[in-house]
Amino acid sequence: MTFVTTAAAEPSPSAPRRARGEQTRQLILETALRLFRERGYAETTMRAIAKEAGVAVGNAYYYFDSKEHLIQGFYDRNQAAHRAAAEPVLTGETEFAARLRGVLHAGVDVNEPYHSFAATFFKTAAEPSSPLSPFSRESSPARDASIAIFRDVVEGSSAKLDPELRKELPELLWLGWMGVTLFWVYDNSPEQRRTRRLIDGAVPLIDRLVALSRLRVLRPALRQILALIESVRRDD
Amino acid sequence: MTFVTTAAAEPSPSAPRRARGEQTRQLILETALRLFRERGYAETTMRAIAKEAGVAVGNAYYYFDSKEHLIQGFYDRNQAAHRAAAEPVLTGETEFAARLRGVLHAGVDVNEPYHSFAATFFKTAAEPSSPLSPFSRESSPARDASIAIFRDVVEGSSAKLDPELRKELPELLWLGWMGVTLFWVYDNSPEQRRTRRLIDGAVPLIDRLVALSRLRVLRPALRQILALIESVRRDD
DNA sequence: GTCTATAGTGGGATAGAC
DNA sequence: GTCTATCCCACTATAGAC
Repeated sequence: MTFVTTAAAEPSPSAPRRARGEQTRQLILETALRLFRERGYAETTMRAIAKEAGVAVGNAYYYFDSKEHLIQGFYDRNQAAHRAAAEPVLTGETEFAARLRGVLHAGVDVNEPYHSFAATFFKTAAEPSSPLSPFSRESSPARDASIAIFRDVVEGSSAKLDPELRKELPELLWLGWMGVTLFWVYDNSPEQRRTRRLIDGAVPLIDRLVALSRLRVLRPALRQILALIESVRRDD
Repeated sequence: MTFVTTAAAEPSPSAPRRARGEQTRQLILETALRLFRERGYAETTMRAIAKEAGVAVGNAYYYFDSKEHLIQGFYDRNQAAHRAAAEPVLTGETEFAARLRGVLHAGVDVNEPYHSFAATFFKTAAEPSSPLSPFSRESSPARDASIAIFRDVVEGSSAKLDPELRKELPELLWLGWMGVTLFWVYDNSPEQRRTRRLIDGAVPLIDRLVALSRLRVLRPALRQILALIESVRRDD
């Protein structure tokens, strides 16, 4: 048994706290992602990453619990890049369909250079118990940030829609985006054109559906769908 | 360079051809699946499988290219079990919704005992390049057999629907079934009740949508959806 | 707290003898 | 078809330097 102090608030204002460690961490991550792109995920060994970064293998494991954990860094970075790429359309467009379409294409744009890489490591993200799963607790910051983009799509748009649907829509659109991403991972057409066509074809349909949600005759159907979502969400 | 003869048609009628090899193969597969269930996929080593089956590791690799290839046997078996479990509803029911609902629940019933096992090996099936991917060439026999079940759902039903939709529907329903399976893998509610609720909630919606497909006013929308499917299918 | 070096474990996969 | 021996790699352990 050892005596453990809770970390006292570090008052020293001038010292660059943890600058060194953060730098090493970054170096390892950058090196890993570069090698993943150049050689693929499976073909890149931890030895190679450490050697290329000029650190010891143990040091890489000091910062990243496992090879898979290096991918979390990739997520975070891509998430930020998606937000940035979506910014122009989110500030410039007001129509719902145009906003959604722009955001989805921006997402694909950002992912594009990593397509072959993504396909090889996708398997690790797919495992339900993996911290890399988009539904995992560990991924929730990135997930929330991603859902926020779609909330922005809805709230900044001129579309008038059913208030309850409006509440659910961001998460539904994010789920759709996950579906598009899944499709994209499996899409081996040149430049993933099929994914682009999927987006261009699906957005008008969604737009039409969302617009129809306000019709009184369709209210029962909409209620039925929302009830389904609600019942499926319940965790028992 | 070695001289290779194409396998001549073995005329010997009485000899039990390949009986020995087939037996060993079966032994290894059964042992592997048993251990997977008992200990989980990742925790079961090839060494352990070989030892338990009483063969050398190299011998296991003689019959199965990799550990993942052992799972293909699991698929084939489950596929057959799904067909069998669906049989009663396919012969007894004539309403579309009831047939679809019955087939989906039968599928979940069949998978149920393997839920935790499925979650652990799901990752390997998720990789697009994996032969275990439901979209891979190697899986096409099992996939075709599965689609055939849904073709049966449609063709044996009393539902009247748009002829073009009728042609596409089996594959769409199979895709939906893949979605349900995906949901099921991630579903950790007790006894996977959320998946059951998803089925019970989604089937009436699909039924309603399919019925609506015959309305003349909705023809343009239906055409739009079918065109989207067509354009997404195109491989360029 | 950050980092190195080294030696090891264990598991997927393979080579080549028989 | 079957085996034994071996390779490679993710990952761990450890002991210690700064």
